[in-house]
Amino acid sequence: MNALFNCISQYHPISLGAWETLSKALKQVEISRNSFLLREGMVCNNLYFLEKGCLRGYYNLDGKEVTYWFGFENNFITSFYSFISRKPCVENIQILEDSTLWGISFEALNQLFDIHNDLERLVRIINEQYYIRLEERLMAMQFKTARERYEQLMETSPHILQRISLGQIASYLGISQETLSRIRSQA
Amino acid sequence: MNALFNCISQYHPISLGAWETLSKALKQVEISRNSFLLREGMVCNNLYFLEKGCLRGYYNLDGKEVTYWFGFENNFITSFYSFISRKPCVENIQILEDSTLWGISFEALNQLFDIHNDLERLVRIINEQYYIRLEERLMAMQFKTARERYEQLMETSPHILQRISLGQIASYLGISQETLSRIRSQA
DNA sequence: ACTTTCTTTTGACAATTGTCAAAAAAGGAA
DNA sequence: TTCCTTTTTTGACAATTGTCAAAAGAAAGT
Repeated sequence: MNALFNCISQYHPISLGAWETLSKALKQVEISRNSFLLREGMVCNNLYFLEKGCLRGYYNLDGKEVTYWFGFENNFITSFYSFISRKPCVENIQILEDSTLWGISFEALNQLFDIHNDLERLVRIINEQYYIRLEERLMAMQFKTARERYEQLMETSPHILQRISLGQIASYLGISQETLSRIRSQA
Repeated sequence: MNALFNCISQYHPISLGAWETLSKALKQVEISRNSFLLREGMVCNNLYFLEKGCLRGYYNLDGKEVTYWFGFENNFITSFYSFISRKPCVENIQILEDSTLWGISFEALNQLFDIHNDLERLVRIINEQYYIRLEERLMAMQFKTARERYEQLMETSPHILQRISLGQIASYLGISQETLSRIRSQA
């Protein structure tokens, strides 16, 4: 739970009282490789913090799995659309390495917002930072070539290459596995 | 200012006191076609609500203008990255039709958050909804063909076609103007 | 109406990327 | 190790999309 405390402190320091209340509301989840944190069609009731491990979110599109994000240590994990809208999600969250997460339910989180303004501010700020990251990814998809996106990923997140299979990375970059393989061989 | 009140009420109703405080902090901006709300290199100090008109955000990339969003009536407008991070923006916001906006500065907005928890919640909720929209756009860029993205745009936002030039729409979709023209002729 | 300017379309060709199939390489399990 | 499974690479070809240049069309100003 220390990792979470350190992580949120980087976004917005909260009062000790707020942290105590929050930590009581958190539930630890240990989950092993290849199992699922969330399946298509479920409503995502929890927001998670990933303390250890890694996982991915993907869609089924015409029989193919399309990975559209990865989660690593110190990332917040949820099916954002489903968690916010309270509607069934269209994605799957699969565990890629045995993982430890801390989860809080939608209801519990919203109750905390009413008690500790601090926490609502924290979540607002984290949301904003995640929005900026998403914008960067969209921009890369919109105006960069496959090779440029791959090179950018190598620079910003070289650890991904060590932990994720090529096919999943290709899918994340919006290109076929064969194309990514060729890009790498011509580096 | 009624439009703004109605708009935010759809996201999260706020108290009358909060609305009064907010409306006092807003400044009206009238700005005419082809001028700029924001230029590359400036720090974006304001969050705007677009009451009337339309505009676009674009980047200069290798001498080309790459449009990456449009704003229409009832949209919130800012250079999100710059507004949040307080760093110079890399984009331009250009007015496409004579427009009326209501603006609030970063400082004023953050002061309001301390006074009215209501407003911070409102902004959190609006951010979340904008995040979901951005996710949808990213997904479209990641796994849809140019034709599919165009058809999706026609379904969800047919008004764009009436008000925005083809070249700018193409750029928004991440394709060349010629390709979009051909897609249309083969519809 | 008549320029002038900007936007859209069309053609020809090149570059990028995708698809399918098979081979090679790597990783796990017994 | 050996076998089995999964992942990655390679080849051949097709489809998509981009680029450049020119023509056609639409909009704006005089």
